[in-house]
Amino acid sequence: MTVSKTFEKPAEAIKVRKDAPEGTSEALQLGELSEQLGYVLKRAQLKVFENFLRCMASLQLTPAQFSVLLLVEKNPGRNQTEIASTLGILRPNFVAMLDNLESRDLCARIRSTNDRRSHILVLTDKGKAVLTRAKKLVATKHEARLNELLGPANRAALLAMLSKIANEF
Amino acid sequence: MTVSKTFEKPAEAIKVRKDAPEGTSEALQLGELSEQLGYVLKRAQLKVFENFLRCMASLQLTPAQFSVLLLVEKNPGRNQTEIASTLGILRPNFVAMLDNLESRDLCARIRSTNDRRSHILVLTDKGKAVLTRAKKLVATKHEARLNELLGPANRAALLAMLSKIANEF
DNA sequence: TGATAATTGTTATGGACTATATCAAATATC
DNA sequence: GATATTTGATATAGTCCATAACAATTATCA
Repeated sequence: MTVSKTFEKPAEAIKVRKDAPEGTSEALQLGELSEQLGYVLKRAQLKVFENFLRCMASLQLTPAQFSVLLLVEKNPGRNQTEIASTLGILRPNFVAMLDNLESRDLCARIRSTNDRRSHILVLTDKGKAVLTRAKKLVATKHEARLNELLGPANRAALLAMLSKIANEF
Repeated sequence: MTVSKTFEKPAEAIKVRKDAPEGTSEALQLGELSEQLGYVLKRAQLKVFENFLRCMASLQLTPAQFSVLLLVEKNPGRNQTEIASTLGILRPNFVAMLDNLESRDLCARIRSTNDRRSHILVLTDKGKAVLTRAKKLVATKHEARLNELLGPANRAALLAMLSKIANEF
């Protein structure tokens, strides 16, 4: 992927390109693929998550973990089922995720006094501090880059359309 | 999620809602989550893929399989490495995928005469016919619904922005 | 009240997708 | 012609996602 690859062999740079018999070569045509919204949507999502992970490398937070911390902060006192379901996470899969966050002292499970089956979720002090730093990283590194690429108006329009798809499709 | 839930017990409809001690209840606040582009992007992508699968249920084609057929049709005579890499699929993972498509007689591997290591990929007659039907289903059911939801102009703008993210982010 | 049903967190488990190392056959390089 | 590279393939491990089942607790209601 390095650009320097091009300059490694300047002497033979003009040769006929490998030994292609008669065919075309090199770049493939995407064709209708580049018009398929699902395809482009998936590629864009992977790129955004990839960048998110890079921006959050110092805090070791995945997009899913960040969303849990955000939701628990906004809705303190809710139980696992409520937090998990609004994030689209199945309860069984949420257990290991919370084990991770709890082992890092970012959030805590508290037995509810009203319903002793359920665990109330809250952020620890460290969790609040980490989330604050995470928000700053996301704003200054991640979302800022998107704003730079699209412009604020386009970014808002993109978010609105994606929300519409996510909620009404 | 049914609205009828509200009407199941009209007699006690005014009770204090369960036995909540003093807390708020019911709907959780998404808060900043709904402003996170990555979060909304992921939710939208899941919805679009879900709808795609429903539209393609009669042909039993996943988004990934559809993209392979589209790319092979547009670029006949390419080998596995070329097709896989332009789709972002790792070669080892592409093997089972091709095994599936080949077992269904949708595409075929042909030993290249130029380079006997590589397998040239082509669509079978059945593969071409299935792809034609798949394109119609996608156009009339899937993309049509998106056009209906967003409008053609917005859909085009959305595609353009997602492409920009996918390519330049 | 007491029997039954439902809910909560949890474990176990399987499937789908992704990522890396490795291999034999074939080809490229020098 | 010796060495390195490429291609398709296998094995394997990790991460998500989904379902069934269970104990503890609570809700329902006859």
